[in-house]
Order: sequence, then C-alpha cells, then structure tokens
Amino acid sequence: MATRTRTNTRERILETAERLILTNGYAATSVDRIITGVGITKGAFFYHFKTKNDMARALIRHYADLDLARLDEYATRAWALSSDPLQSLLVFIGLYQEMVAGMTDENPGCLFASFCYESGQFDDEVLQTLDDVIIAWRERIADWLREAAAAHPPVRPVDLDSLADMLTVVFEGAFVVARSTRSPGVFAEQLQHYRQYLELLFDA
Amino acid sequence: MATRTRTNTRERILETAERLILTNGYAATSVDRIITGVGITKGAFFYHFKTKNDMARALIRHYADLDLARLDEYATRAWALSSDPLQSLLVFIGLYQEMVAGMTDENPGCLFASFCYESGQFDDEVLQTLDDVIIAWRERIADWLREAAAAHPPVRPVDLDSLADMLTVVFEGAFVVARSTRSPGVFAEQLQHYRQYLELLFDA
DNA sequence: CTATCTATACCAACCGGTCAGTATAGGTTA
DNA sequence: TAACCTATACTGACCGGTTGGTATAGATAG
Repeated sequence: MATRTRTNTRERILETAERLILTNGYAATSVDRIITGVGITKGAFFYHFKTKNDMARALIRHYADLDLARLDEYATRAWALSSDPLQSLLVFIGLYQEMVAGMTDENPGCLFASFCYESGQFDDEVLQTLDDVIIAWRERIADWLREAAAAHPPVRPVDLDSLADMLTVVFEGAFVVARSTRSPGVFAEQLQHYRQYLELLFDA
Repeated sequence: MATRTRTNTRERILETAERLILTNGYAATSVDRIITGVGITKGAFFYHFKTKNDMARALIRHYADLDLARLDEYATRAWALSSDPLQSLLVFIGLYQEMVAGMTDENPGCLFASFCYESGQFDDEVLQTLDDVIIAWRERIADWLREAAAAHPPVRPVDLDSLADMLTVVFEGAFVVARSTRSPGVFAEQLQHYRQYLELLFDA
C-alpha cells in the first residue's frame, strides 16, 4: 500500500500557521486552531515543535530563507537580462512587479511585519532574524546602487543605504495599504513609483 | 487623602492600551495587563468599555481622529508657509520630518498597521476606520498633487492617486524597518526620499 | 442622588503544554 | 522465521493557569 511515511506534517503545520497568523496575528492563532486547520492532534504538534515559540522560530527562519533565496534568484535573472547595473536593477524590480501582479492570495501580508508588531512575544533569536533579513536586503541593494551610481552619476546627492532601504519600505508599506483597502493592485503601483524614482535619480 | 478626582481614567486606559498593543499586539494585550498598567480594577475598565473590542473601537477611532487632525493642522501650516502648491506640499512633508525627528518613543509604531495585521479579530467597524483614514489621506494628498501638477507639469506621466498613497506607504513601511532595525532615523530619511521623488517628478 | 470608581469573588471557555499509550516500519539476533 | 528492539509519527485525555466578562456590595466626591 501507499505508505504515507512521507507525511510532511511539519510543513503543513508551518503553512497553516503562516496563513492563520497573517490574518489573525500570532497570539490570536492558538495551537488548537492550527491543529484543527491541519487536521491533526495536539500531540502531533508538540511532537514536531517543543513549544509554540519554537514553531515561530522555525516559521520565521523558513520565511527568511525563502525570501533571501528569491532575492538571489531574481538578482541572477536580472543580471542575465541586462549587464548595465542600473538597467539590471530596474529589471530586478520589474520581476517583483510581475510576481505581485500574479498574486492570488486573498489576504497578502508579510510575516516580518506581522512579527514586528507583536515583537514583545518573541525571543531575541526571532527578532534578530527580522533584523538580519532587512540588513541583507539593504546591503545587497546598496551594493547594486553603488555600481549603478558609478555608471550613471545621480542627478542629486543621495544616501544609497537609505535608498536601498526604501525598497523594503515600499514593500512593507504597500502590504499595509493593500490589506487595509483590499486592493492588491497597490503593490505593483508602488514598486513602479520606486522604479521611476531611481530612473529620475540616475537619469535613465 | 488625595483622591484621584482628576480621573480621566478612560483616557489613561486608552493611552496604556495603545502603548501595550504597539509592542505586544492586540490579542496579547489582556485586560488584566492594561488595568495593572493603569492602576485600576477590572470593574473600572468594564465601567468605561462594554467589552475589550469596544475599547479597540474607541482606540482606533481616537487614533484616527488625532491623525486626521494633525493632517489638517500641518496642511494649514504648510499653506501658510508657501502659496505654491508644490512648495507647500514639500513643506508639509518637511513638517512631518520635523515631527519624527523629535520622536522619543522607544517603540514607535502605527496602530493602523498593528490592527491591520490582526484584522481577523476585529469587526467591520474597526476595519472600515482603517480604510477610511487611508482613503482620506489619499484624497487629500491627491488633490494637493493635482494642484501641484497643474502649476508644475510632471516630467513623466504619473498616476497621482497612487503617488498620494505612496506617502502612507512610506510612513507604514518606515515604521516596520525602524522597529525591526531599532533605528528611528529611518523615518526622516524615507520621507526625504519621497520628497526628493516629488521634486524630481515635478522638476522643482 | 449620581457618577465613578474599589474590592472581592466568581464563571465558562480557552490557553499552552504534558503524558501514557498506539501503530507501523525497519533492523538485529537466535 | 519468529522474537525482540528501536525510531518515527502520531492519538486523545488531561492539567494548571489565563482569558474576557459578570456580579455584587460598598466607598468617595461633587
């Protein structure tokens, strides 16, 4: 018989938890609600995770890994599409526009922002992960911007670190506006503005 | 004895609740923690609010009122400082930069974003308030931008509604990055970028 | 007298977490 | 080939504590 040894219950817990946390928040997402959603019992949950906070740690780690992997992937694709640093960065942002345009999720959101607004409930390891990811984006995009600035001097003096941060800022802010107004289109629009800001700044 | 005739207990509940919610989230902020923080009893809390959710409703309403009142105040001041629509808008953003520069709060945050990421716990009235405030900002800034665009034609075709949204986006996004990285300076930097984008776009 | 509380006690529902036990598959040994 | 052992992946009942909320009696102050 088809042995269901490959149950991947752990992953299903993580998936369900993420979805529930994104709409209700972490504290309001009880272990009971998660296990009901997955269709398992409490014992199974605590077999995979020592505590609920242990799950939070795994969840944010998993989310961060996916996020940074996609950053890598899109960066590689963007550089393949254009060898000019500014153009490839604009293409990179375009790839994210494509991605969010195809978003079907009824209740989109970012786990980083969700956790950040309930930070009092998490240990330093979880909080450090949030910081790490934001810094990783900052450094990656700032390096890119420095290359772009070398090739296309900006028309105004500009701090490239905060300009790099602005991409994260636009992402996180767009999530809030998109959710509150229930209009997912906000996302692509805001990325488009960021892109246009770069074009004007570097005279593309 | 010095009885607390100077009661305004209701406001103190709201203040304490806001502070606690901003660090722990709504669900994790129990009524017990609030009353301990204020220094009152449970009876007093439920004398002022029928339910915890009733308090949430009052809190977001109060927050929205303050937010929109400040929007009005800063807009008036900005128009007083410059009669040119574009310049006054830039001054308006500058006033917000001033405000956030003087922020002493150890854990800054926006109640709208906090509630938005726990939306599953609130009724439609609360959620509608979030939407209302965002739409109010959009319309107010978009009108301003239309005046600015009439006087200073944008160097590129641009959607003014989403450009107006971008101010809210930058605010909300900056909160997330500032909190996660524990660097309140993010705020003024990001507003500066938004300002510079407008300058480039309208050729100021 | 009314508004605004304090103090104490209580409730049912739910919370995160524990525990003993079960089912099953795959070695290892005699 | 049967007996035994181990590891993995659970089930389902249960625990003490916390939750939002109620009830009631009384104090204080204008």
